[in-house]
Amino acid sequence: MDRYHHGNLKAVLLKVAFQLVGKLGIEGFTLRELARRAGVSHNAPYRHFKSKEDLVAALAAEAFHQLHAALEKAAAGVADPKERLCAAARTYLHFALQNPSRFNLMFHSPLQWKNYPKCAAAYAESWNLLAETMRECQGGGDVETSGEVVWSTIHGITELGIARHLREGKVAELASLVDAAVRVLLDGLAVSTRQQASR
Amino acid sequence: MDRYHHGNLKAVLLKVAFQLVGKLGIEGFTLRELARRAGVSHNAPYRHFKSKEDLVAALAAEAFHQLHAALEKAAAGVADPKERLCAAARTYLHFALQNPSRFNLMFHSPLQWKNYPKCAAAYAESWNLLAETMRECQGGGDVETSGEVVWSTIHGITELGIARHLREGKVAELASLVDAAVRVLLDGLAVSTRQQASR
DNA sequence: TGTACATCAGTGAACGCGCGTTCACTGATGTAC
DNA sequence: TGTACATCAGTGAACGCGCGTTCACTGATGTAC
Repeated sequence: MDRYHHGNLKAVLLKVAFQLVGKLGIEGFTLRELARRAGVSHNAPYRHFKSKEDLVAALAAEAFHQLHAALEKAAAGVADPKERLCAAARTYLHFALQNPSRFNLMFHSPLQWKNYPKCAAAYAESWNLLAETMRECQGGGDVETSGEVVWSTIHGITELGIARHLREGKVAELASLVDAAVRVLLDGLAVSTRQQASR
Repeated sequence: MDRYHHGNLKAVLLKVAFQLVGKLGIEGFTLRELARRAGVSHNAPYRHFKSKEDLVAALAAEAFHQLHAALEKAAAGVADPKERLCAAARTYLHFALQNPSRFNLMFHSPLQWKNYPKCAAAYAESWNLLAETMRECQGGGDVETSGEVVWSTIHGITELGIARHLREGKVAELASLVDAAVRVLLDGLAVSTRQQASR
């Protein structure tokens, strides 16, 4: 592991960078400290990432993949689509609260996504999962707007929860708020569907 | 204005700081650049704020007051509470999109609110306005949870909109998403109320 | 199997930068008598 | 009304800091013959 040619440095850098962002926050994160912790000269990372921004983008993309994996795992065992939606929503919340810096990486890094299509693609994975679940909940039909509303609500609770502006940031209370929100949303969407049907 | 004793510096600093945060974002904002733009030595701000953080906190509190004022103004002329809620929600969105850095100041500055009770108090102003409107929408009853859900939804749309993760960040489209969301939420909440009544 | 050589993946020194904050100061203002 | 003096609100120099990035380099690895 202390070879000159490390062989593994890129992966190690990403792993350590996650820890570091978790510890210092995204604004406190520096390349030089990363190199230090990875036990490597401050220049070595440049072999693997062309700039700091580039590394942060890779981190964000990785974070989105992790989110998607967590959502899939949570949804896997649940047959009823509404329950599945709830489970996914709670997972979203927990994922964020468990490591807020990772969440900030995804949603509050100063990156332009259009410069980093991998981030956009990784985001889309999770969106598709949500859209699919919504489709099942509603028995088909348009899922664009309703999906956006649901995502926004979960996201909003999560953001405000992380910032401790909601229920003092307590996980259990926020989770039950998520449950309540999903229930209200599904009820409300059912009303819209009914109205459209009877029109 | 170019007197040695400025007489007005504190107010000028806050005003220029707003512009500067708008231009550079909260992470690009520096005391020294602020002083430069205010036409004053880099040390003068220390007469009025004991540290950079202190100034940022004052900025955040001011931003919350502005939000509250905007919400009150929007709500003022609208008699129907549901319409009033919609108007306030759209105002929240516009307020944020019009100057995202100001919004970041409020919700993504690294401040601990407990150290700055003025921020918390200024936040509460807007919350109370929302709670009151919700109370009218629901005809009384518990407004805690439903208010939190509504706030979170609006907030989530706003966050994702600013980040351009929703409808490419287009104002008009986001506004109509806000409308749709409020409608769904009110429908859903009505269902809950009905169920409780018939229990 | 041995060897020449290209390429890869590290190193360490250096550059230029601007920041937040502290210090000792000075000019302007307000007030007590 | 005049004056001595405290206080207020600025100034400019300096400190210490760590950053991202570039440069010229060197040690390790893989490959063609």
